[in-house]
Amino acid sequence: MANTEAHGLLDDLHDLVETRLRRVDQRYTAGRRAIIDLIVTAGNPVSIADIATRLPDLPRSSAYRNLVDLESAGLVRRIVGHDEFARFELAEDLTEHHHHLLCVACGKVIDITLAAGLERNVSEAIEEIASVEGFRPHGHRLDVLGVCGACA
Amino acid sequence: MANTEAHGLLDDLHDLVETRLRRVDQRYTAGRRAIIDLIVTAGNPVSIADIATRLPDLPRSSAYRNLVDLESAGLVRRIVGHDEFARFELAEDLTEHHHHLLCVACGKVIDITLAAGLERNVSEAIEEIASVEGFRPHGHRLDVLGVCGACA
DNA sequence: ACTTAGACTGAGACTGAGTCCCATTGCAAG
DNA sequence: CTTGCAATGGGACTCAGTCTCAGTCTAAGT
Ligand SMILES: [Mn+2]
Ligand SMILES: [Mn+2]
Ligand SMILES: [Zn+2]
Ligand SMILES: [Zn+2]
Repeated sequence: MANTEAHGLLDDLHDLVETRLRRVDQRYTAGRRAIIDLIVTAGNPVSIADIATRLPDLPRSSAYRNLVDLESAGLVRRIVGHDEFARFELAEDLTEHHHHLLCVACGKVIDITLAAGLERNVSEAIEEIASVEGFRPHGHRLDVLGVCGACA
Repeated sequence: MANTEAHGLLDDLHDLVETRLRRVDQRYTAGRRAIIDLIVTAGNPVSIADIATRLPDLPRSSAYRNLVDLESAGLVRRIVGHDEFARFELAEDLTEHHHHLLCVACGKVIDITLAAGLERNVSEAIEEIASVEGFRPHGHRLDVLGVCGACA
C-alpha cells in the first residue's frame, strides 16, 4: 500500500455526507453508510426492495427511517416513478441536475442529462409562467415515460 | 328556450366520452358522467377527496373503479403529485398537451402550457437521448415543484 | 475512566390509500 | 320478455410506508 494520500472520490463523498449529517446533529452510522454506498454504486436509483436484497442485514424499519433522515438532511432524493415503489438517489447538489426515463413496464428508472442550453430555456419558461400564476418555483422534474430496452 | 340546435361544448364532450366507452363495451353511467362533469368543471385536477365531497352519493369503491375504467379507456389521466393522493384530469387527447405546477405545501396542482417551440425542442432532445439509451419514449411530463400563491 | 443526554436501533403494531370480492341490480341487444 | 354482461356498493383486504417503545450506542463533558 504505497499510496498514503489515499482518499478516493467515494471516500470524499462519505466525508461530505458525514459533515452534512453532523451539521444537523445526526450520525453517519454503518447502516446509513451502507445505504449511501449502495445508492452510489448502483448506476440507477434504488428501491427499498433493492436495499433489502443487497443489504439483507439492514432491517426494513431502519432502512425506511434512515432514508427519511437522509432525505431530510438534503442528501438523498425520493423519486416517484411509474410503479408503486419509491426509489432513492443522491440529492442533486451531490451530483448534478438531471432527469429520468421511466419504464412503464418494469418501473426501471434511468438517469438522463439535458443539454445545458435547453435546460436554461426550460427554467426561464418556468419562471415566466410561474410568476403569472403567483407560484414560487423551487425546481422541476422532467420524466420521460416509455419502455426500456429490456422490456421492448 | 329558443335554441334548438342546443349541443354545447360540454355535451359534445359527453358524446365523445360515450362513444369511446362504447368502443370498449363500457357504458356511460350516471356515476361516470358525474365524475367527468366534475373533472371538467373544476379548473384543476381533482382528488378522490374532491370527488367524495362533491359527489357524496357516489361510493368510494365505485369512484375508484370508475376512474380506473376511464383511465383504461384513455379518457382520464392519473396524476401523481407531491402529496400521497392521486389526482385525475381529462386525458390529453381530449384537451391538449400541458404540464403542472405542484405545491409542496398543500398538494394543489395547477395546469400550465409551454410555448410550442420549446415543447418541440424538449421532445426532440428526448427522442435523441432515449434512442441512445435504447428506450422507446411514449410521452413526457414536466412538473414544477414550488409553493402556490395561497400557501406563500 | 465514569456519566449522561440524546441519537439510533429493531421488532412489530399500526395506518390508510387503493384494490378486490361477490351478491345484487341495470341495461341493451335479439 | 329473456338473457348475457356490464355495473354497482358495501365491506373485507392488501401492503408500502409510518409509528412506538424499550433497549443500545456514541460522543462530549468532567
Ligand atoms: Mn436520477
Ligand atoms: Mn393538468
Ligand atoms: Zn422496463
Ligand atoms: Zn399550496
